[in-house]
Order: sequence, then C-alpha cells, then structure tokens
Amino acid sequence: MASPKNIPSGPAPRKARLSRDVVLSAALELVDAEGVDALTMRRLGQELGRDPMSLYRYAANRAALLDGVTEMVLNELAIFPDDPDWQAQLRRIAHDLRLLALRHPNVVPLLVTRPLSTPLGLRPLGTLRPLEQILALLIGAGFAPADALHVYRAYYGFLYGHILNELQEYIVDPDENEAILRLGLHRLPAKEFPRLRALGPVLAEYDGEVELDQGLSILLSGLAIQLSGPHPKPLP
Amino acid sequence: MASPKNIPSGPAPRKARLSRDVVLSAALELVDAEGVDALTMRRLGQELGRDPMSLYRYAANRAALLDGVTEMVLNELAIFPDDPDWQAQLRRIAHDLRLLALRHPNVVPLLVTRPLSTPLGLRPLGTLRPLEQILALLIGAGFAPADALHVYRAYYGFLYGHILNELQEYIVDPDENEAILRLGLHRLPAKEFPRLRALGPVLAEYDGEVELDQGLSILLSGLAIQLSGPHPKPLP
DNA sequence: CGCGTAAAGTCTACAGTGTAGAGAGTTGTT
DNA sequence: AACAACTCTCTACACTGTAGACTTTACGCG
Repeated sequence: MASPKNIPSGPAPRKARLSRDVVLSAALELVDAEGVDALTMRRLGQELGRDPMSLYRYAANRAALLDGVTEMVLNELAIFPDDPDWQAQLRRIAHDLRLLALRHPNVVPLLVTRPLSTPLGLRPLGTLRPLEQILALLIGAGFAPADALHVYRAYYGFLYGHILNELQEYIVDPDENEAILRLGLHRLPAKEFPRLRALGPVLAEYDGEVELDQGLSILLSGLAIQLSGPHPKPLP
Repeated sequence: MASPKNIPSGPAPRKARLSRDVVLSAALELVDAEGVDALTMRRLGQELGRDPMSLYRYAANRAALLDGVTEMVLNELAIFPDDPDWQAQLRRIAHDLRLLALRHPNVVPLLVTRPLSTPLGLRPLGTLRPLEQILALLIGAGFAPADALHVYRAYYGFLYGHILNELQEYIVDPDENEAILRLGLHRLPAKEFPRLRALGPVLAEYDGEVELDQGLSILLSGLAIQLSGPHPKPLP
C-alpha cells in the first residue's frame, strides 16, 4: 500500500493538490467515523497530510467547514421536481432522507442545528436546493406558491422531527437482550417513570421505516383535507 | 446598587454559597444572552464570581452542564397528565413549548441535539419527564400503551420539526422592509432559486402560531383516522 | 468554646483548540 | 526565463476543558 501520489483518500498520502471537494469529503469521513468533535483543523490537516492552515483556503472557518459537510450530505439527496405524482415523490424523498440520516448519524446534529445560526438567505446554496426543488415540485403539481410553502413546512417539519425521534431511540447495546437494560431504562426510578419502563420492549422494536410511512399517510391525508389539494391548470 | 451578599443574580456579587440551581440558572442566562458558545467554564465562573473549577462540584462536565441547561428549560413546561381532554392538552403543551423555544432560542440546538448523544435511559431525568407525562396523559385517555407511544412520537416529532422550522425562518433584520433583502434572499442566483425568491413576501409574514395550530389539526385528525381513537374503559 | 471532619472553593499546570500574519514553495502564462 | 498568482507551511497567541494538590469554609459534637 505505497500509493505514490494519485489516490487522495486514506490517512496521509502526501502531495496531491487539495480541493474543496477533497477537503469536505475527508471532513465528512472524519465526522462519520468519530463524530463532530473529532473534526478539528489539526486533525483534518493530519488526515490529509497537510498543514492545518492550508484548510483555510477552502473554508473560511471551522463553522464554514461544518456547513460544507452538511452541504455534502444533502447533495446525496436526489429530488425530481418534474414528477407528476407529487405525493409519491414526497414519500420517496422522505425515505431517502431517512436513510441518509441513518448513514450519517453524526451529521444529523449539524443538519438540524446549522440552519439555526444562519439566516435563510445566507445559507450554503446546497442546503437550500432541496427547498427550492420541493417548492418546484408542489407548484408544478398545481399548488399555489403560498400553499406550496405551507405544505413544505408541514412536510419538512414532520420529516426532521421523525428523524430526530428515530435517532434518539437508537439501540445502545445490541448484545444485551433485555430491552430495559439495553436502553438503560433500569436507571429510571420505577415510581416516577412507570409507563416509560413498561414500554421497554415496545421501544426496542422500533421500526423507523413504517413509523415514518404511517406518519406520512397521516400528514398527506390531513393536507388533502386542509388545503383541498392542488388545482391543476387545464392543458392548453 | 451595592447589594452586599444576599441576591445571587447579577454579574459578580461575591460570596454566596453556590448550588446546582444557581449554577444552572446562571448558565441558562448566559446561553440566552450570548449563545451556547459563550458558555465556557471560565466565563461562567467569572459570572458567578467564583473560580471556574468550583463548577465541577455541580456538573461533572461541560456537557453535563449543557444537559443541565436543557433540563432547566424543560422544567418550565407544565403538563397535566390527568386532563381528560387529551387533545386540548396536547394543543396547549405544543403552544407552550413553542413559546418556550421562542423565549430561549439559543437553547433549542441543545434541546434537539443533546438527546442524540445520550441513550434514552441515561438522559437527565428532567428531560424524560415530559415523555412520561404525555404517555400518562394518553394512556389515561384510553390509548393502549403501545399506541400511546406512536401518538407521542408523531406528536413530538411534528412539534420539534415545527419549532426547528420556525426558528430557521426567524427575521434577520427587522429594520429592512423589503422581504427579499431582510431574509438575505437577494444573494440567491435568480435562475436557480426562482420560487424561493418569489416567496420572499410570504416568508416574511410567517405566523408560527397559526402554522403550528393548523399542523396540529392535521395531525390530530389524521391520528383519529389511523388509530380509531382511544378506547375508554367503562366506569365501574 | 474548640476540635475534627467533610464539603466547597481555589491554584497551578497541561495538552489541545481556532486562527491571524508573514513567509516559503509551487504552478501556469507569457 | 521571469513574472505573478496561487497554494501551502511556520510560528505565535489567546483561549479552551479539566486533572490533581492545596486551602478555606461550614458544621456537628463533646
């Protein structure tokens, strides 16, 4: 394994011109592997075999670097704004985003947190693209723009909420087979948390996929009632 | 204003026995005023007129301190698990939590993020209490425990999602009265983000309260269909 | 009162952080 | 070959969390 200078991935392969993409990919790898706190300038520099300061050519800040990571992850999400079946498309996107979150659990905190510290218009374009595309999808399906925004909000709100929920209940110690123990519920005072403890087994059988899908059904049917659906324009 | 030793609040009033509550309150104040990053051990120590190291008597870590802050905020939330009208109760809780989030916007990242790094059973009890109490509410209303859990998930997921949404769209510069400018949308390339830019005025008129309430209506009516409601036990 | 014990608070020190500023090295164009 | 522009490195500084030993304070008991 003495690759001289070509392949950029790997711990410290020396000498290969950096680029924003290379830097961000390495950053993402690091976050995936060891969490957000492990992403320090020095560490990332070491991972790339470069001086930490060189990173500042590709990201103004550590914060900007974190933004870059979220951007990178959101780029994995494909949206087809021209799909005529908007409900099916929303369902698919939701499931894709869920899988994305499960694939990059350490990035989720960034995904939900970074936008809170950056006004909408100043966010990295990559993170705004899904919003724009879903608006396009809904407007294309016949929703009035303002209604499309409402649908988007309900949809994305619910979706992010679900993802947070699911990741919070992540299995702790899969080797342990008593649900109460596996989830650490034994620590809870039984007097104060009777129902939570009793639900141990149910909590352990969490199936995020069906839970998400049921939630979407609720949401979409509710939306149909509330907004009385899109008003398609007649063909010319 | 030369209060000698009694009132514990204020910048550096010297000499007044610390306590977990005093420490956490000061921490919350600091986070509210200047954001999470401003909450360093040294800074908090200074704020309390004590050596930074003294804080470690009341929180094992900086992380534990952050957990304490979230706990403190969630304690402001009142839940009445015995209310027979569970829908009304869920609505009220939702609006209360929303207001809480608006009152402590800098704490919201902690609220949604901290649980992701701590397995359910090991979280501070204060943060689990709402969960337990809402389960009690729903079970008391006649839901089977497992169904109560589903309702809780859909509800809390939606609720957190809404809060994230609303805080993300927070007004940036209220003095500016062109929505496009105020939200920073002018930076977006018009070709790539036409709908988002066009929605500037609508975005500016965001009313989180009605948005939340409409969402709750959708959710609750959807839940009624999906689960066919609670099954109240007959009175003895 | 005074003593003794435990808790509360402090001091010092260390390894690690982000990043400003100036310099060295490399690359591509004329 | 010479210039300019870009990329990368070095050094330095102020600041972070926190381990460990120490000093001060508070309080119960004879």
